[in-house]
Amino acid sequence: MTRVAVSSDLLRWARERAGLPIEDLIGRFPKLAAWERGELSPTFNQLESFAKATHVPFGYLFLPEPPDLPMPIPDFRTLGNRQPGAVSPDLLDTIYAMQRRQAWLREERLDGDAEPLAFVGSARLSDDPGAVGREMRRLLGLGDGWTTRVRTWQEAVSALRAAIEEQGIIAVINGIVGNDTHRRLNVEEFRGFALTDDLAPLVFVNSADAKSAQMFTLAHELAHLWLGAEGAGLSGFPGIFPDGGRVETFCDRAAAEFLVPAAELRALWPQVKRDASPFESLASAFKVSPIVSGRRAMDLGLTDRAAFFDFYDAYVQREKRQKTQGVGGGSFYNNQNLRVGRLFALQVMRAAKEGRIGFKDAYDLTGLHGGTFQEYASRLGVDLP
DNA sequence: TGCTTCTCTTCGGGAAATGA
DNA sequence: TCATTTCCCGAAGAGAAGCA
Repeated sequence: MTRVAVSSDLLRWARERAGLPIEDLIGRFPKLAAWERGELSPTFNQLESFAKATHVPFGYLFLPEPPDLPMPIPDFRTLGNRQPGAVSPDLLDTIYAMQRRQAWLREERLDGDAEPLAFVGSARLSDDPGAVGREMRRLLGLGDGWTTRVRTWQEAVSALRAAIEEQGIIAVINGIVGNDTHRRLNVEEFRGFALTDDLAPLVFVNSADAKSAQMFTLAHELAHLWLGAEGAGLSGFPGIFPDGGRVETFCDRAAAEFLVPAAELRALWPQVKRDASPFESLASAFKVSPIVSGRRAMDLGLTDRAAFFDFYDAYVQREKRQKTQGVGGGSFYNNQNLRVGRLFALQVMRAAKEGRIGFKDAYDLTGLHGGTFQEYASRLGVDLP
């Protein structure tokens, strides 16, 4: 059998980049230690399997030395204002997949003589973020009190996502890489990102996060699209302790006004301020995290800092305790409306049906194959040949 | 002996339905 | 209203059989 001469440094780099200790791979690759010491070379098939296991493009393993992979986009929201260090393969693969979708949709819309979306890049950092938040709300057609008319956070996220798609924005909410349930996206690493483009803007939200937090991330990423190129270039920030730079602070403020308008909050405050947990009452009404509603109440001078930070500390501790509890179940095809994006999936399926795109490309863009792709198309009302 | 290929099983994601 | 269960898939892993 043919063995492949591969740099032991590259093998070690691939394994460490995937965050896998050698013990985790030794079962599948018993000679891995010898490969990394340069005492033995893997076969072609073994190297292919190794690339798959470490989520490294196969060709990278033939480079003379480990590549320096730059972050493909500058903005992404992280937890706790942490600056991103080494970027995980899961995040990188997610960004690359979203960039492929965006590039395809941009070409598709260019071919269809689509007009650029006027709201992309319509705001400036010198603008009032509150006014931008109100404009975002107006364009999406979300009237006063819309969140009180939906029952759950789940419905609120779905309604917001649908309103975003109506404006021609690809909105993807996913907690894993594609449909690979073995590759969960780490919310400690990022909460979401925006890919600005005036023909095919895209927002991505990490659904491993709490529903209430997803609402804020959606709104935050939306604000990035409003800033356009001016909003790119800085790292993400969760919005509680604002030192994440001008752009992040701007987007957080616009998102806060978008989700919790000052006028509505002031009107509601007298009714909830004597509740056992007023921030939770506000959160339930506006379908945002209690942290966001509490912070908003503090910024508007409705409550003092001590009350907010007491609540914040207790809430964070409670979230940590509850984090391990999860529920299973679900419907695969319903999930695709979030993972692929209903609007995007429909466009790809129509393009495949009309022969403007090959089925292989359609499979690649949606992450679905063969019968699964056909079944999802059928459920969306597209009859494929 | 070491490796490849194939088949079968297990895992785990989440919206919606159902039950308490 | 909240908790639990259902459904369906792709990916990964284990094991068996065969090959060099």
